[in-house]
Amino acid sequence: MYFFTEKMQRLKLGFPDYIQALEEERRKIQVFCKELPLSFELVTQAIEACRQQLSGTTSEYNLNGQSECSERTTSSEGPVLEEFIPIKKRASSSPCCDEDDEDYEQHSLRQTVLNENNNNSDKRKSDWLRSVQLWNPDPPAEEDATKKVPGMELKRSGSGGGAFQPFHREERATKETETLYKAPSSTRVPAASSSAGELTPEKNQNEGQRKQRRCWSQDLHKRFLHALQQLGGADSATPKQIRELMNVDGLTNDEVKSHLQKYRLHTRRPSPLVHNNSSPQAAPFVLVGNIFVQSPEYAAVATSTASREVTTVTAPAGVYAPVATHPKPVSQPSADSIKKPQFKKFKHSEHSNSNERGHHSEGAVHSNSPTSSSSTHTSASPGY
DNA sequence: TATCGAATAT
DNA sequence: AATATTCGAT
Repeated sequence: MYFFTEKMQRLKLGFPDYIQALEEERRKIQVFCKELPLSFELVTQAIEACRQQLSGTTSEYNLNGQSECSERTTSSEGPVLEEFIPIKKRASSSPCCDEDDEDYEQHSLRQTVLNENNNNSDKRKSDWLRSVQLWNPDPPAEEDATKKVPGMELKRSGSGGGAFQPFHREERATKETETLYKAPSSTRVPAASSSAGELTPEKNQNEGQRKQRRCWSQDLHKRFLHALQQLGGADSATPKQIRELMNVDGLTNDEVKSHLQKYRLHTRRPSPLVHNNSSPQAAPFVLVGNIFVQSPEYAAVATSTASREVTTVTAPAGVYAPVATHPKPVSQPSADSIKKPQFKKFKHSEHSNSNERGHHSEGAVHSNSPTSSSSTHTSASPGY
């Protein structure tokens, strides 16, 4: 108490004024009652003490109003320190310091309701504090990340908050979760898309934001491979056809195209790593006389798991376990679906260029068993 | 115009 | 490394 008196004198304030000042102080820091519980408590105690000093009786500052945060100050002035410990506990239970950020929304609401007359400083607090990352808004369930809205590729432009999103972008890698990603054409929250996303006139303040990255889960990739197989291989298949066969809601041509491009790259060049001149065998085709033949190594790789005698473990290429390119589609999806027979593009390239893998079908090297190919695509796990 | 595939960009 | 976007060609 002495302490207070001294302060007062220094400030040239009377008890009433000092109390008032303290109360104001308290009001100010109330916003931080969560971060500075002790400070809050201290001021509270001070007020209490002063009041007692002033009136000689126990006062209830609580009556004044906003006291949400750790009210129980009622306990007279005992040794302040003793109070500290309990304070923390209390914090979580009091309305003001409701800890569990679990739900900012609800919290907000609650606040709104509770505050009505109070100055909504509390609300504001949560708002800006949030922006400062002291609290993180409940992270979205991982699954959410996985199954984004189908129709529209929602850009994560959203709001400023997005800036910190990276936190959530966790890697929920792997199978289990992945499974749900696939979209038997419906899994993808079609309803949501139709309602919320898509056409909504206003929304999209997307601006130049980039598309949300399409995550190629294993399932998705499986579908991709399957489609590829049906279309007779990566070379004959075109993005659009693939997309149609995959029948995945929300999947776009561009996405497939991109994936296809990557797939093709992986497929043909396992590891473009500095081929030391010692083993230039990386080339899929070798010039013999005036014709190109598939090089053994490449054949091995091409047929993926079927790496027979040629143990050229040429790579982590296995990653993309190329589906053995079938000369003919296993099953034509539907007449219209495939307008162009898988041989539409004959780049007429007998060139030095090493492309046209599609042709090696006739080659003896080609994986002879269709089963191998299918199994391949099943077992092969994309690097994801 | 719609697609494609390669080249870039992020 | 994995996707997205751009660009030129069909």
